[in-house]
Amino acid sequence: MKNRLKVLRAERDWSQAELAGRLDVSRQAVNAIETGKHDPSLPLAFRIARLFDMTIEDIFDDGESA
Amino acid sequence: MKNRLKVLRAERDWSQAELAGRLDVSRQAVNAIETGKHDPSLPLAFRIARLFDMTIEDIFDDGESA
DNA sequence: ACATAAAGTCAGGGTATCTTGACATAGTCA
DNA sequence: TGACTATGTCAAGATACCCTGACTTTATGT
Repeated sequence: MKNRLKVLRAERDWSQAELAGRLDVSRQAVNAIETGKHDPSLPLAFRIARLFDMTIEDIFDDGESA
Repeated sequence: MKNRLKVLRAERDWSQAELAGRLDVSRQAVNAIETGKHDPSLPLAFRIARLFDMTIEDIFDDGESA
């Protein structure tokens, strides 16, 4: 699952640690999501979307070709 | 995390087993999500949303009061 | 009563998503 | 050089998500 986390974070000039703090998860969890090591849980995806005031679909891409 | 899966399924007159087949998961997984035992993974949430032609936010409710 | 379908639940097991703590690398700056 | 920040990574462990298989309960219909 691809995502735009790194770009959204860069736009706000936040470190991974700062984003992690705002999401109430560990810095490693943010890093793992950004580097594609795993997908966030659905509750975490909701927190991410709300933090950036976007929909989950705006931020995450499950390969919605068709 | 609350969800409208049971209602959406009822509107289409699908059994849990039939919905599970369409989502390519086990019947127990569908039952567990409907009965609130656990949330779907993000990839499964995307499959659910696409199946019903809705957004994840339309189907799942993370307590978005404010 | 009997058969069938649907829904709910449990056990046991596998993999994914998180945690804390530690360490390496690269970049910036006094 | 030395201190600091940011990022990436690893290990070990807790818990969540999903699996198969089995079983019970409830409802429907013959």
